Amino acid sequence: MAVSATKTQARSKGLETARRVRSAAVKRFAASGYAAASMREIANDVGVQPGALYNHFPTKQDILKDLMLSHMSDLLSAWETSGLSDDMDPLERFVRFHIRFHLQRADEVFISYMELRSLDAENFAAVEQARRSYEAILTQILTEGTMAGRYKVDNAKVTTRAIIAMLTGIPTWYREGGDLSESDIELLYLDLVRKAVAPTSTVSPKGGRMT
Amino acid sequence: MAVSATKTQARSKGLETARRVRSAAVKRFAASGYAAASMREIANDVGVQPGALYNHFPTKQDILKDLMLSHMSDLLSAWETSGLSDDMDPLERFVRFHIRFHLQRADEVFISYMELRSLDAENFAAVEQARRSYEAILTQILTEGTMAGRYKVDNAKVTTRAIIAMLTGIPTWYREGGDLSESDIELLYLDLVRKAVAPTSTVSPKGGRMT
DNA sequence: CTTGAAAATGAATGAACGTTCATTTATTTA
DNA sequence: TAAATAAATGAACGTTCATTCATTTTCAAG
Repeated sequence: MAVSATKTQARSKGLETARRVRSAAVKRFAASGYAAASMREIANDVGVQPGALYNHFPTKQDILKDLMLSHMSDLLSAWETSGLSDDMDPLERFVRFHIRFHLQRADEVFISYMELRSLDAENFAAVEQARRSYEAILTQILTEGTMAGRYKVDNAKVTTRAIIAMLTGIPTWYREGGDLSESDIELLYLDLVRKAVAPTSTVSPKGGRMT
Repeated sequence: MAVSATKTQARSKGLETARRVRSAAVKRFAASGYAAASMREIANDVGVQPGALYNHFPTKQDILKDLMLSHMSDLLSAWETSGLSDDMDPLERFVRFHIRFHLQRADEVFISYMELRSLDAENFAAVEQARRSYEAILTQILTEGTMAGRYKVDNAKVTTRAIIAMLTGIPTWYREGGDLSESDIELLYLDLVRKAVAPTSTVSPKGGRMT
């Protein structure tokens, strides 16, 4: 508010260091966990003394809060501006978007799932709210699609969690350069999700073989 | 081997304490994470001085190793002796078993997924091997079922991970006493999984709306 | 060129950590 | 009952932790 444009612009060196602190913290938190990663390690990665970190973040907890809140906010705004074509089936659009975003930011995703318990009550609530907003997107897609007869889901909220858990598990095992490309993954999971919520009756005859 | 029956039986007090150490550690590790949980907290929960813990476990790491390895071993042997009827569809049997086991032992499951990175390289390898054994069960079910025409999966290994990730996510949000019973959950997820791997063609018309 | 704030230093603080240990208490074996 | 062993105590160990702070360096603005 009171900060002039010239002043904000002038502090370029400090902003650059803050950026590197965030980047080092992401790597350390993802690799060792918030509690096991030390400010000394982060400072060392940045190439600075431990005390210098406190010119950019008031506490270690604030670094975590910054990482997680901006990750969730990035996720939500990335969905808004997702480049995936508008006439694509909404479910396909969501699945492809989710997989791409989560494979691109594996470390941040990992932290956001593992370090919820390391957050202050207040910061936790903020992250949880963002997460609910994201889930609501898929829930709405499923609900509207079911009413339109394109899908059939018994419980849209549970199905949302099931699908998101399934998709979010990918970065835990997927590695670039394996036998599956990112595009292969998208197709495989898209097929699973599409079938899981398909309206076609696939009820198995109780106890019998389905030949 | 060389330990006589009377001797093993006689050390009842110490074994009981070790049991309570494990139980306290499970709760603390699940609630705060391995790194953030202290030996002093665990000792306090047990009602003993910190040093006494070292009569039962050589190090903190050994407690984690004990918890995770015995959890994986419990999981595998529980599957072997699962009480679910033999003529049930194998996939249904697996899904029901997995949900029941993981809801019963939410804390241990949580630790086994979150604290892999806190394990020594050696202990990590042992847990990973057990996990692969468990995944192999579902992969075989999917592969055999596909050959028999009961299911249709493109990639049994990826589908295995997708299904297990989906199911293992349940304990993160499911709470007893909510509007859904454990049995409701089983049915909902069973339906999703069955449809996802169903042989019936559910291919969506490319690019068009499905009204 | 001077000034002043931002940024980094280097050393220090007190608290908490996992673990050790000499000793005491409790329990089992002989 | 005496000897032996297990279990627990209570205090201490050295180390590491997040954080603070007086001081120095850096560098754009006037």
